[in-house]
Amino acid sequence: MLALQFDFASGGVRAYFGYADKPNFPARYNIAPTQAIPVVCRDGQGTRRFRLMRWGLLPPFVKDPKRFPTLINARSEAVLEKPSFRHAMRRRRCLIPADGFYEWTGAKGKKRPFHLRPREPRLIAFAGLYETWQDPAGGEIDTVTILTCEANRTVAALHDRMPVVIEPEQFEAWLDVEGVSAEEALAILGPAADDLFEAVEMHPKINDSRKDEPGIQEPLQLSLL
DNA sequence: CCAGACGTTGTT
DNA sequence: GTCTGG
DNA sequence: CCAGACGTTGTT
DNA sequence: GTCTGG
Repeated sequence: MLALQFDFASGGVRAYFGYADKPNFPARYNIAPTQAIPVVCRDGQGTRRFRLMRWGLLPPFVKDPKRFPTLINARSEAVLEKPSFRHAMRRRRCLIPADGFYEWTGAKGKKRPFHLRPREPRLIAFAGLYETWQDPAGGEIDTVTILTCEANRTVAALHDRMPVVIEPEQFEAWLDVEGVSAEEALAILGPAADDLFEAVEMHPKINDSRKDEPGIQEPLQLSLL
């Protein structure tokens, strides 16, 4: 799940990611896999663009998406070998704007959600791969997945994996599939600094993806008052 | 050769 | 246990 | 990712 | 489309 409360048309966000568009994407508090998420990628001219893509990559060779898993994550260590990701790693790298991510502990039915958010408020960019999938009728769907890596110290308390964060100095190298090989791009990927994120336990109401409204993203402590 | 897979996370 | 919907 | 369903026949 | 297993 993701929460995104940015104004993607505002100058600050556009300047950080370097896209020319002024998109109108509403504040979201609980984005689930298979839903549309904002993505920053390069177009044919090399210009950075804001795009909405289905979260859950479909490789071009898939015939029936119903009989294919929802690929919301890709292990960065393995992307060069996996048929589902290899082409995208060479030709379709992208950034996913975020303000953090969720991890869970606990058993099914009583999951305790934690929001991992920047210790100091700032924008985050996750490393992503995308593919354009063609349905049998000829329609095109842009689909995207988020790369993961070994957890850093902070995240390891909850899980052994975390999304790959790309810092602005590496945006161009990550996005430049013409000038930077997949092997070189792979070398950029790794766990974020241990002090980038802090874990804040959330109210379990965030677990219900049918709810997407202000207040759903509420720290557990506040809700007990 | 053809048929079938092609993936991750978390949990045990 | 496994699949689907969000 | 988590939560919730997991089914058919026949009738409206 | 490409790779793996049989």
